[in-house]
Formats: sequence, C-alpha cells, structure tokens
Amino acid sequence: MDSYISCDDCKIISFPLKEYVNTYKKEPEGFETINVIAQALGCFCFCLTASEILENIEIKPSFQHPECDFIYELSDFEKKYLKTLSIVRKNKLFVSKNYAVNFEKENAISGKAFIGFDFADENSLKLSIKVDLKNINVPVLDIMSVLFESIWLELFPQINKSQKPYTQKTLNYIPDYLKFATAPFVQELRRLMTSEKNKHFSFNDSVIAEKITNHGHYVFKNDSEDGINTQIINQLRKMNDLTVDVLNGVVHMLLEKSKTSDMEILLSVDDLLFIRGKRASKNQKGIRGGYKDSQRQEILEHLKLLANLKINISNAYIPVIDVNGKRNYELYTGESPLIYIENSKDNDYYFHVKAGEILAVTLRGTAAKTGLIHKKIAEYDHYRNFWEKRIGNYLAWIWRSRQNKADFLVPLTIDTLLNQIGEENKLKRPQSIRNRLENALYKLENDNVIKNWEYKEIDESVLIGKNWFEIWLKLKLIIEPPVEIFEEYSKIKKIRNKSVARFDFHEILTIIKEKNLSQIKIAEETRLKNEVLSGILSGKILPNPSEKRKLQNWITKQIKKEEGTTWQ
DNA sequence: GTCCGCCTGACTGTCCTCGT
DNA sequence: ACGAGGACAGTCAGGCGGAC
Repeated sequence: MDSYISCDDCKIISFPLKEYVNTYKKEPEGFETINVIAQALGCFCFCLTASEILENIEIKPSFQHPECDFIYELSDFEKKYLKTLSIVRKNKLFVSKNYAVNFEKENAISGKAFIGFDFADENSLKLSIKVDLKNINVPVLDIMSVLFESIWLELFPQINKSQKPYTQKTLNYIPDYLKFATAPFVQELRRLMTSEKNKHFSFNDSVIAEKITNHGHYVFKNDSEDGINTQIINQLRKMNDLTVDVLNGVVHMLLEKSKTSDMEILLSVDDLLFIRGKRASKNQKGIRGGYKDSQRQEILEHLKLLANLKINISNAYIPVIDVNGKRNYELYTGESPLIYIENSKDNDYYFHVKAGEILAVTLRGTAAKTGLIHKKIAEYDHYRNFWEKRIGNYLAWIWRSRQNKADFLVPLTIDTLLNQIGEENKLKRPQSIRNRLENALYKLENDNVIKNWEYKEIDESVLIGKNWFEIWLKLKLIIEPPVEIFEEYSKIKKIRNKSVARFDFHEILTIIKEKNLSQIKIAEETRLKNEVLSGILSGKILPNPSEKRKLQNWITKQIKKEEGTTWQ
C-alpha cells in the first residue's frame, strides 16, 4: 500500500494514513512511522513489530548512502491531526534509537530528507518523506539522533505531552496554621517582593536590593549563572505576592517534611497549589482531576525566581543556644542562596528542595525563628486580596516578634500598617484607602485570621475636616491575634525564666475559644489592661494577687453563666 | 464618585488517554 | 469496552485601577 515516486536523485515515499487505519483497524504506532522514515532513507527491511524490537532480534537494513538533513514545518492542520494519532507508545521511541547503533556498524546512507504531509485534507492525508541522496558519510546513529530530536521532540510535541508523567501532590493535609519563617531578613524579603519592589529594586552588579535595619545589613542578589541582564531583570520584576506565597509554602514544607538536618525535601509543584487552596479541575463526572498545566507553570516560575536569589548578611544578630542552654545572640555574617532546587529527573514538576545555609540557620534547632501564619493568607487571591495578604503576613511576623514580651495588643499606627501594604497605595484617594483597609480588617476578622480589631481612640468628628486623612493616618489600631496564636506562643518557653511558676491561664483560653470572646472584651470585663491580660494569657506575665483575683472572679462568673444556659 | 476594561480564578462541558 | 484521570476552551463573577 505504500507508494514510491522517484525523481532525479530523490526518493519520495507516501504513507496513506487513512488507508492504513482502514486496513489494520488501528492507527500507526511509533515504530511503524520510524519504518516509513527508515524506508525513505533507503532501508527497506524494517518490517518489525514492537515486540521484535524489544526482544532485540537482529535486523539487517540495507542502507545505500549516509547523511541527511531534515527541514520541516508542521502546519496547524497537521498538528491537529497528529494530535489524534497514537503514533508512539511508551518508550518504544528509545528502542528504535538504540537500534541505530546496530545499523551504524554495517551501514551508511546519504541524502537530504524532507518530511511532510502531501495533502492538508483529513481523508487523503499522507506522510511523505523526500530523500536527497547526494551527500555521503554520516553515521546512521547521527541520523537517528536527528530523527529523534528534530522530529519526535520538536515536531511532535503533543506526543511527548501525552507521555508526560503523572503529577501528584505529596501533601495530603494542610493545617489551619502554616509554619512560617520569621527571621528579619525573610520579612525584609517578603516586603521587597511586594510593597517595596518599585522603590528599592536596583540592578547593579547582581545586587537587587540592599537593606540596613536594626536587625542587620542584608543584600539580596541575583544568583543565576547569566548575571544581570534584561531578561533576568524582567523576571525579577515578576516577583509579587504570589512569590511570597511560594516562599511561605516552601518554608512550611521544609519545616513539616524534612527529617534530616540538611533540610532537604521532595516537593511537587502541586503541593504549593494545594497550600494556596487551589482546587484541582474536575473531569466530566465531577471527580477531582488534576491541576492545569498553566497553574503549575505559574508556580514553577516563582519557585525558580526564589532559587535565583542569593542572600548576603552582615552584622546581623542571630539567636543561638550556648553550652549552658542559655539563649544568646551571635553576630552573623555570611552569604548563601535562599534555597537550592534540583529538578527530579522524570517529572518537570517535582523538585528536591533544600534550604540555603542562611535560611536553614533560622529554621532549625532551638534557636529557630519560626512562627505560625493562618492558611487563609496563602489562599487569598494575590490579585484581588493583596491587602489582606500583606496585612496577614505582617501581623503573623509581628505577633511572633512580640511573643517574647507578650505585648500582642500594643496598638499599631495606621501609617505603619499602610507602609506594609505599599507606599504607592497611599497615593490613591483617601476615602477609598480607609474603606479598603477597614474592609480588609473585617475580612481578616471573618476568616479568623485576627480575633478582633478596633481603633484605639477615634473621634469621627475630627475626621471630617480638610486634613482628616493625615489625622486618620496617625490613629492607632488594636488588632488581637486569634486564641490559637496565644496558645501556641505560650508554649515557647523563656529559657532564662524556667523556674518562674506560671498562672494557669488555660482555663481562660478554653472559655475564650468556646464562647468566641475577644481579649479586648475580657479586659473590659475584668478591668485589666489589654497588655497585662495578653501577657498573662501567653504565659509571659505572672499576675499579681489582685489581677489573679479579678481573673478568678471572671472565670467563676463565666462558669455560672454556662450552668445557667444549660439549665434553660 | 462612577464607569469600564483588565486580570484572575472558578466552574463547566468536551474530548482524549490510559489502565484494567 | 469501560471508567477514571487529565487537558483545554469557553463563560462568568468580582476586585483593581485608570479615565473622566
């Protein structure tokens, strides 16, 4: 059924696909197409089945001349049609390539081959290969390599796609709170990626940004081999709230999954989508399918951005535990990539991820700087809800920083909070800024990211005049963390105060949880100061007798109330 | 302050592939 | 042959931000 046309030094083979399908009631397989190509190259004894190839039965091809070039462009129609063919099955392509080694021993062929379809019509579609037999002396192995690379890998991308390995997430469960890196340089990095990007990014000599803070001197560099060029700069500019999510996700997984001290884990891109609360697409029967390739690619891009970052720290104090078990601070200077990633060989979406040396110091051991962040922060849409995201990230960090002194309820100035969201946002209309900030805080409260928020002192009558925005910016907010944060951070022991007997505050925490009360309200009811109550509940302040009595009275009152409601 | 285009994600239906 | 898994295009909703 194959037909050959000779013209000058060329040989053309036409392969009528439709006829083939009709005759054999199936579509041609990979090795059969290779047969066609091989025949066109002058090899006519390729009548093998896949099993014969696999069993390595000896073949005796009769090549006449070596060398060929392939020049071919696939039209849209051909791409569409090829997509419907199962031209190649698992691994068989590699087998045929191996076979070329055998051919090389005995044979050499020559010529130029043009591979293409004769007609762009589904019924008469033909695969044609035109071979120009003029040049000489290129081993068959090379020809087969060209076949493999230029035809299979480039011209038939959809074939490779269909053989793409199955990607799955490695995490099955996301807790309400993710583990979160709270080292100052990580927080600086998060801010740089989002709110301060336009202000601080510079691209001189690989340095992306430089920050001198109370905590130390940080330099963020580009670590890719190509150095800084336009492409890299464009990539770096792509860092945004999503990059922060990916960073937080990676850190959570490093802390959750790594068992060894070098903090290395296997991570699937799907894990990061899962942490972001993305749902996999469904199939037609409503059963969960997989994530879209575009979703995975997006995450991949941000993961690679992180892997290209290098951190240089000088004069930063990092916490260490000395030989006596006491917490001390050491001056730290060093440079390392933020994270190391290495693609898992058989799937583009799996990576071995390792924390860079500097990050690792802040994540492991008793001196670790880690905290908790509500999973909702990662789930918020980085386009629609970036206000909530940035406030959430900042609060998670500030709460962990305040854990030591337990001053969770110290008021935050609105201006400070807005700086976390980004200076550029302050240039917008004042009323919309106030609305957006208040909406964000209400949303965070609804989602239990914060327990409660209120203005410390607000006089609406002052907020009417000409300079109301400036006055409003200086107002303070009291933002209360959820009870889970209090519980978790109260477990972190202050090493120096081991011997101090603590007040049992867990009873109050239980009541708060059950009745969904806010600490601000309890402070009012008990007539204790917010700051004092917060300190007691987190185990950092030992209440004096009067405070103890106030709390005890309150607890008794609550229990009585409880009994009263049960009675009814 | 309002309008409108842009961007993003959720959802849905269709088609294809693969394993049993 | 059949069912489950996966890709993909189309549609819709809603926040953001610029123009007026």
